[in-house]
Formats: sequence, structure tokens, C-alpha cells
Amino acid sequence: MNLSVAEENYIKSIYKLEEGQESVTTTGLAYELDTKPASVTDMAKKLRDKKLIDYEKYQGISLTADGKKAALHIIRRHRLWECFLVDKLSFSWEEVHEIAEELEHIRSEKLINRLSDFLGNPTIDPHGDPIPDAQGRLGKQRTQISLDQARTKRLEVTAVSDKSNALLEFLTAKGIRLGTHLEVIERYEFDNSIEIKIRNQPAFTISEQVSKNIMVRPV
Amino acid sequence: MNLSVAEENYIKSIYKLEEGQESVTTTGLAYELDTKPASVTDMAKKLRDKKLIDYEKYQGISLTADGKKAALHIIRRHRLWECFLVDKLSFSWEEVHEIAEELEHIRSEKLINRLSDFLGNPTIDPHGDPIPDAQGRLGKQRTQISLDQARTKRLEVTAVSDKSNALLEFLTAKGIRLGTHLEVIERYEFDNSIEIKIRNQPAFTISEQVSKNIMVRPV
DNA sequence: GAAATTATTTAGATTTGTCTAACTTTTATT
DNA sequence: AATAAAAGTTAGACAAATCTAAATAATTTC
Ligand SMILES: [Mn+2]
Ligand SMILES: [Mn+2]
Ligand SMILES: [Mn+2]
Ligand SMILES: [Mn+2]
Repeated sequence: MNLSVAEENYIKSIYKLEEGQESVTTTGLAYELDTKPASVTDMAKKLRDKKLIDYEKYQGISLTADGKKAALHIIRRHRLWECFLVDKLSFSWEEVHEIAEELEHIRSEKLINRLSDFLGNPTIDPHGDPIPDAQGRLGKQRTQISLDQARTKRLEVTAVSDKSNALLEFLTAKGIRLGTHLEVIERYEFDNSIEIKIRNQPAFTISEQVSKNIMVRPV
Repeated sequence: MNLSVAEENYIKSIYKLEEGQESVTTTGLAYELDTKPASVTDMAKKLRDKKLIDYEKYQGISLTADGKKAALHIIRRHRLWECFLVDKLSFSWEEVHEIAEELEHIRSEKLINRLSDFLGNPTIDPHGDPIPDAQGRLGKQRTQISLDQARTKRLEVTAVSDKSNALLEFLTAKGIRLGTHLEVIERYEFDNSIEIKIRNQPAFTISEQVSKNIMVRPV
């Protein structure tokens, strides 16, 4: 199956929406891809013809087994390139998503497997997301929850859900990276903001919007 | 100036043909790009509108200064990616052209300059071709001539003109690489074939077609 | 220098991916 | 249940890149 760049981007976005439990709607996918609902309907028909999605009009979209497999291969490429950019070319984690968005469409099995070897076959990308293997399999992920739901005090940052520049730059500024250990000092019920402390640095407060997008595990 | 993949491929091919002294004709460019003359005429109008080429109907095509600059930037990207594939991912020189043909279109100044640094700012690619700098300037090339025209006996291979799989695999099989030192034993006038010797290995004969595509310098 | 051949351009079609505007279906509200 | 609002689809258009077939220009051959 040889997919166009546009088709690959759709498949990847559908996977992302499905992953977030949301049922995939025409409008939601249009928003995700920064396009119009009419365009989504058109593409949905095409992807259905290629048996990559199940789609009946007015009934929403879901990936078939083939579609899911395709998605995982694109995600593998995306995340491996992100690793390359960060580990080898010293890009920061907020810069890589955009470039990987293009690199992920370079089609060569050999290239991507060599790249993986060159990087030491990493299993998570610079944002803490797991990298599928050459067969498109995801290793079982470590249990992680979002910081706003964590109920223990001492936590380690394992991933970031939102990859926007805005959030990633904010986290960098605050000294929050993958692997950062933090301690919850206080939770304020009023606005669900959280006061946290990193090592010996002075404590500071982060909003619910931020804490929802930081994934952590107890430590 | 934001160019499409198709436009970039045209610009690069025009540069290549101009470089080879040939005047750039519609049919010649169509052949080079594996497309049809009618398509070339269409694209020629578009590139003229963008002021990248001079073109008047029936009068052939030539790059403007802007077009030449654009070409050199694409060539820089192509050749740097080739270096990456060979030096870092251990691809062989006959495998890299095709993949670089896609990678060259990834648009990010920062990416390509970081890549260049990562590779140690190489000045020649795996086929012996010079790599333009970030400003699109080519360093002065070492004087080289094709093996069929060389008049001295002891020579060093500096580049290969033809990048086809067929030739590159042949050269690899014969032990001819960039930097290989060879000695001309005999030139046969009948078919312009040449008998050569590499180090202590037994001499062998290569055809004019091959020797025309091997660039050398006296040593 | 006229005829034949070759090169180039144009006209009209096609595919892919997108859009707007109009229409239809579904869902929410009263 | 009727109506209003939101969500989704269709119809028709457009731009990019390509093609085939037909027309035209340039070049070569005799
Ligand atoms: Mn992409
Ligand atoms: Mn990522
Ligand atoms: Mn290319
Ligand atoms: Mn090369």
C-alpha cells in the first residue's frame, strides 16, 4: 500500500484521536488537521476504498487493522526522526515536531531501520512517547497518569501529552524535562492549580491546563 | 521563495544539464526528468513567472541568478543527506541517490546547517561531487579530468559522473572507490578501452563508457 | 528551397487535494 | 413532538502536476 503524504497525515491523526478515546468525527478530524469538514468527508471515502478505515456517512470514522498498522509505521518514523534531531543534531524538544512532520513521509524501510540502529533502537521519543518497533508493535508502556490526577507526592515526569511550542517552551523555562523529579507541595481546589517543587529550587504553581498535560509516575 | 517538490526537481535538473554545457531543451529536460515535453513546457511557464528561469517559447531554458542560487541550495541538501546516509547509516554509494532525492526537499535551513555541522562540514559527497556551503557557494574544485582523457599513468579517482546503480555497482565490484590509486597499463585504440591496475592486484580492462565516467587527477 | 522530419507548444482531460455554499441528517432544546 | 442548532455531506469549482493528441515551428535532408 503506497500512501500519499496527505493520506498518511490523515491516518496518523485518526490514530491520535482514537487513542484519546474520542470517537473520531468529521469536524474533530478537520480541526486536528487544520482543514475543512468537506475535505475530510472526501478523504474518508478514499481511505475507506483503500480499506484503511471503516466509514459510513454520518457514522464517524475508525481505523481498520490495516489502517492501524499503517499508522504505527508512520508514528515510528516520526518519533525516530525526532530522536535523531534531539540526540544527534541538538534540537530542543519544541523544535522537532514540525520537522519530523515532513521527515516521517520519506519512504524507505531500510532507511528507518538503519536510523533506528544508529540511534541505539530507542523506545521512547523526546516527548516521552513510545516508539513502535519495525513490525509496528508497541512495547507495553510504563503506567503513567497525568499530574493533575496523581495522588502521591513524589513523582517523575515520563511524558508530555501536548506537543505545542507554547507548552514545551513553558516547561523548559520552568526546568521541567523528561525524567525530572518533582514534589507536590499543595493542591488548590479552587482552580485545581498545583504547587510543585523541583529539587532544592523554590516552589512554584502551575495551572490545571499544564498539569493535565504532564504525565508522571510515582517514584 | 517557497518551491514545490516538482519545481525543485526541475530546477535541479536544469542546473545539471547547464553544468554539462548542453543547452537545455524541452525534450532533453523531459528525458532527464522522465516526463513528457508537454509537461516541461507547462512547468517552464511557471518557473519563468517565478523568475527562476529565462524562457521564451522555442528558445530553450536557462536558469536566472535566482534559479542558480535555488539549485545550489537543493544540491547542498541532496549531497549532505548522501553523506549522512553513507557515513552514519553505512549505506553504499549506489543506494543513497534515490533516498536523497526525497530528503533534499525537507525545508528547514536550521536542519541542514545542523546536519552539515554534525557531519563535520564535508565538502564532497560520496560520489566525489562538491557540496555548496550555506550561502550556496562552491569551493574551487580540484582539477580533475575523465579517465579516458588522462595522459599520465598514475592516477587517483576523485569522482564519478554517472550515478546509476549499474555503474556504481560495477565499480564497487572492481574495487574502484573514491581515492583509489590506479595505474594505466595500456590504452587500446580500437575501442578506446583501457587496461588498468590497482595496487598489486591483477590488471583488468574497462570500456570507454566506464572510463568516461571516472574522474581522476594525476598523482 | 521545398519537403520531410524533429522539436515544441497548445488544447483539452485527468488525478489529487482542497475549498465554499447549499443541502441534508442528526442532535439538542423547548 | 416540533423546532432550532449543530454536524456532516454533496455539488461544483479550483490549483498543481501530469498526460495524449493535435497543431505549429524549427531544422534537416534532398
Ligand atoms: Mn506529516
Ligand atoms: Mn514526539
Ligand atoms: Mn528530488
Ligand atoms: Mn551524489
